[in-house]
Amino acid sequence: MSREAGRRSGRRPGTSGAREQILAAARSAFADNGYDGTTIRRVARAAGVDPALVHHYFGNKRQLFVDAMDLPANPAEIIEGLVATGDPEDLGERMIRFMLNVWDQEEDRAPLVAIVRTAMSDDQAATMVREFATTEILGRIVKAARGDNQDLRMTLLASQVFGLLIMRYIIKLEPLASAHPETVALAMGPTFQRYLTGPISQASSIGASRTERSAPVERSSTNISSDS
Amino acid sequence: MSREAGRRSGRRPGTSGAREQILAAARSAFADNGYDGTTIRRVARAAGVDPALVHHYFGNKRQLFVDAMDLPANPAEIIEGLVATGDPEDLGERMIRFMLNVWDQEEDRAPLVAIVRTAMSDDQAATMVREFATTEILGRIVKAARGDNQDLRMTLLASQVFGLLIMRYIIKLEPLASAHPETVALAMGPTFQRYLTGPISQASSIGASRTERSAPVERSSTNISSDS
DNA sequence: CGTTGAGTTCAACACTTGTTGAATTCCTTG
DNA sequence: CAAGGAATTCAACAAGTGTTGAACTCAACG
Repeated sequence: MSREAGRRSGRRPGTSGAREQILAAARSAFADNGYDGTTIRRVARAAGVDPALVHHYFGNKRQLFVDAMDLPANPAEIIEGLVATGDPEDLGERMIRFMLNVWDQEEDRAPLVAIVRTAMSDDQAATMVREFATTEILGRIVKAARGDNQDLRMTLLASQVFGLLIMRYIIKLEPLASAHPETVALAMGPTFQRYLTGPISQASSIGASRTERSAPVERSSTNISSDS
Repeated sequence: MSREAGRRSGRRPGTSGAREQILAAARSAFADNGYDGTTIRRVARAAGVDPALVHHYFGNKRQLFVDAMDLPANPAEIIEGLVATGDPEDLGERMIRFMLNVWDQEEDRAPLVAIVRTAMSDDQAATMVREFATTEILGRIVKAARGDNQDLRMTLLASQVFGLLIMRYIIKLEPLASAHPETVALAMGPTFQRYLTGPISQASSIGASRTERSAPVERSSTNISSDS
């Protein structure tokens, strides 16, 4: 990791692998601190090189992010495979097992966490994620599973996927963060499955719940302005 | 909104309400851009005042955030009321209706969105949210509902609450973002209810799913280093 | 061995940020 | 109307940022 750091200038002897070290440091930094929270100077220090070397290889910060986030696999293909494999009644649990299988490996998770963190940072980034998720990922899953209310099912599913991702890997709420993948698959599987193929527009809770119910809390319609 | 902007210096005539305008601009800015993405200069410009006035009133950026985020109600009390009101079999739907009732009002939602955005920005903020959510909010809900696996139920619930919050108000994925509250209550109610009081550790999917299943995807154990 | 080019560092620029102290204008109280 | 204090702005500082160009050192190739 650390060669002699005291050299004044010029090329270091031997094969340094500095480019890969910069990429690894960038992945880690973006995942931990988000895009804005990551400085090129800190990435460079973590990689043991000069900040200018980062620009030498990647041009600018945005390109460093793009190169560091380079996803190993095409999500579209993976989804096609998942959907085509087993019978649709198992798709929910299969999805969970697959996702945890990938994300429980830190080096595979880092790019995704970094992207999610960045997506939450401001409105513009959120829009990019919305469009990508809509067209590239979610549509394929739900289309392959059932017919009615596809769009709503898609977004319900997305909400639980995001919630799982955030709670397990970002907020790290225990015991979910350390739970065995199979525990999660069993606990969340029915939720995924119901969003995919179950009933979602009837009052189908466990006890016999009344369907109509008045709002239990009255809204306070106060406004902030103080101009009387 | 805009008084005469060309005055050179000194106090402006009349009651300006600048302090409230700064707070409103800060809430909006923190909600849209997160903590780091919000600059005091932009808040000041949106409020039509000089940046120094922000420091005059709030001292520093952190305190501006705290004052702007000042929540209108005590979450602990609200939860106690929700839990005590009806029978436990309805708690899931009641929670959803209540949350949407509050968050669908933009001025009530802004502080929460700002806090969530900030919580996602880096690890340190995530830790703060984790501790607050654990001790102040989630524990009370689940404790009042059922006995077994309380901690796991709590985090499962949190994942779906966060997912809903993020998808509806931050990523704004349609049709969930614009769906009628009752639609959401009916669609997500069973999920909430099952996490609260339903079975969560058995293979209880809709079709007869086999309980044990080998991993459907083989892990690629490649590492990043290129040193051959 | 000389040349060329890639790897690497140094030093600096232009910019933005949070923050501060002094100066100016108005309101309020006597 | 005089005085004190609050509201407001101006101008500046120190720190940190992404980025750039020049300089230096090594490896490879003829």
